[in-house]
Amino acid sequence: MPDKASTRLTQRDIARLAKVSQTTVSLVLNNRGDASARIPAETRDRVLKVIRETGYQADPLARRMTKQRNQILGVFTYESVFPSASGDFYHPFLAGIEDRAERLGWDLLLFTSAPVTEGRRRIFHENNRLRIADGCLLLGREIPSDELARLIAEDYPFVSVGRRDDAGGPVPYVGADYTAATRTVTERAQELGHRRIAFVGIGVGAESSADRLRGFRAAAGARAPHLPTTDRSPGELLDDLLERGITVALAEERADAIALYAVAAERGVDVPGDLSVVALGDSTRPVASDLDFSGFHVPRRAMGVRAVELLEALLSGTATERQLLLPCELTDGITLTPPEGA
Amino acid sequence: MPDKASTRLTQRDIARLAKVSQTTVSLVLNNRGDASARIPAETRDRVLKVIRETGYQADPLARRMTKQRNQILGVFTYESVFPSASGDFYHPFLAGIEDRAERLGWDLLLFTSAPVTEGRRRIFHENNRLRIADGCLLLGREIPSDELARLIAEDYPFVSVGRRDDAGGPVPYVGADYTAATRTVTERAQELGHRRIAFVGIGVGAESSADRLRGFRAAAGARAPHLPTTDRSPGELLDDLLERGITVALAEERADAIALYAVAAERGVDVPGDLSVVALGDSTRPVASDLDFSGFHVPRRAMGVRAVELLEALLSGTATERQLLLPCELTDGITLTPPEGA
DNA sequence: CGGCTGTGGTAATCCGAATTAGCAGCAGGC
DNA sequence: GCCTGCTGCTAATTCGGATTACCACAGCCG
Repeated sequence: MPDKASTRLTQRDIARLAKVSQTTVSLVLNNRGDASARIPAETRDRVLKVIRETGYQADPLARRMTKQRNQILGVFTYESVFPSASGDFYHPFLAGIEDRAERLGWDLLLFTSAPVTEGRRRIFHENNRLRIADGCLLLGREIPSDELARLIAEDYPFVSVGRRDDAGGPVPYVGADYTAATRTVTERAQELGHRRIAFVGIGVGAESSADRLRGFRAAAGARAPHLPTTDRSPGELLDDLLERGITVALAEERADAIALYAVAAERGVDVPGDLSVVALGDSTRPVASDLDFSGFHVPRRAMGVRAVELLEALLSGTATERQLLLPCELTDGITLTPPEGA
Repeated sequence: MPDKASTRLTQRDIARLAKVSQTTVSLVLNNRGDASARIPAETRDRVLKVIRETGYQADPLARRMTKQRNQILGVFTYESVFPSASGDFYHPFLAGIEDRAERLGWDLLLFTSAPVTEGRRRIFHENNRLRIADGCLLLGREIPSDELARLIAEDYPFVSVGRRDDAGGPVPYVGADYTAATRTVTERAQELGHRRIAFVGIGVGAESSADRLRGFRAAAGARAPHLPTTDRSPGELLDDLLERGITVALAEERADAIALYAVAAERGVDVPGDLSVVALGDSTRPVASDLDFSGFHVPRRAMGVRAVELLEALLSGTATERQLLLPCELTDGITLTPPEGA
């Protein structure tokens, strides 16, 4: 029968009702029958009976004051977690994170309170609440290195989802091996007989961009063409590609691959007949297309799962390797074929 | 310059460095320049300087021990928050919740740790952690009334997303007015000349099911046909409908409407020519269809937003009405037309 | 009977911050 | 010179539970 007391039940209340001390209640609850504290079955049962009757629940906050772990896994995203677009890039990561968190008995704390200043969210702001969580997972295309550096300097346990460059020290991460995947895809194009292959995308800034360009250059050479996408329409891009005699466009962004495909179809340019189009990963922008592009996918769900596991290892001190790259899933697809002349 | 101390900084550390007492640090941090505690600018600046230099952050949990609010909004779902299917029913709710939480400066705590016992998650389990949050939002098709009753009995601040029947007292909720929307849609069908209208779906159990059936009965009468969907294939359902001479099927589940439409097309039954099909809400199951069904949509995003607002009002004691029904968005669509004979 | 070892429990302290009560020191008034 | 009042700060206490140190008592031994 629940107490109708206005204030919540405490161990002190239980102690009074069971005619023991608060200490005893705590000992019973924590099953400490060892060494210094021995509770005979009779007393233990009496305490447990009162607990059952009152429906007492320990205050998790008070508990955390003395214990180390809080069983809360922080998740910091540099964009909204629940965007309106359903074809969400982050969704699979979070599904993996949730799955593993559930299995570990952790709750997920989404830091939605972080205010947006100067156009982006920042971890460290006036009233930073990182410490509520035992550790934190970081999601985002780009993460300012000063924030990473500070996390490292403060020795705060965190794992980045996605590879990050050193920031005043190595950053713990679980990333996708964009470099290897892009290199493999480029080599495959070469094996098919292609000689004019271009990288289409940003290629700088975020690690994920730079990694792909690096993989491309590793296979195609340092001077292989890189066509930036900024401020150019898919039409202009297509013109440029054809003018240069390119036969394979490696699109960093799946969305660009889709746009390129669409504008090509519009103009009667055959894909892959006249131009092969390869998607280097998954779309970070909401676009719908059920076209089976050649290229690769990012193991997003697995990355989420492994990131939680790595954080757990860091927290329990059992981590051996703090940086992990997962292979991307290569897809044959239908948009990469041998060049016309071959 | 961040301290490289192994343990986290506390107010005591700050106090020592600034050569004041822990009390003073707390007073400075809480801007208490009033009445009993006056801190001159000089001392205040000295303390603030140390805080800035060390990067001290107050432990939010310790704070919660003494303060009321923690700025954490709990979210309890009876299913996974991040399902693998992208066409997720809960997504819009959460988007609304996140949006409002962000604006209020709250963090979102997803109770993913709640273990699944006897096939479902339960709020109250061995190590219940509800109290980490200031209050909680509940999501799910069905919520056991004993859990609701206990929340009410314990006077824990919560809001259900979706209408709920009383459970030892009125349940605070922000729901969708399924009853009115279903009634309106049914009446619209009647105005078009339909006389044989059937309700297709569960119609019992969850409030959202019962509400729809009630709205249907209010317009179509107590004995209007109700065809359960459990253990029947869409084909069997269609046979039954046609056999009974039904001209409008009101599908509680959008997924059933889609399935019905598909099997009708397969068999050469014209929708809406031979049979009108109406969708009473949005799909709780992942199904893809861009068909513009007649019927209505659930204002999911708005419900999320309003639920956070209601919880805020409950917490600050400014709530006037604790139960709120939002109107559904009626859609004309193309699957409801006058019956053949009309 | 004094000393020793186990039992069975409790008082006291701590965690980190917030809050209350109150104390020194000094100025001004009479 | 004493009381009052203000300034500037701190000691002590609180929140709820975990932990440590220790105490009272019984039983047994020599």
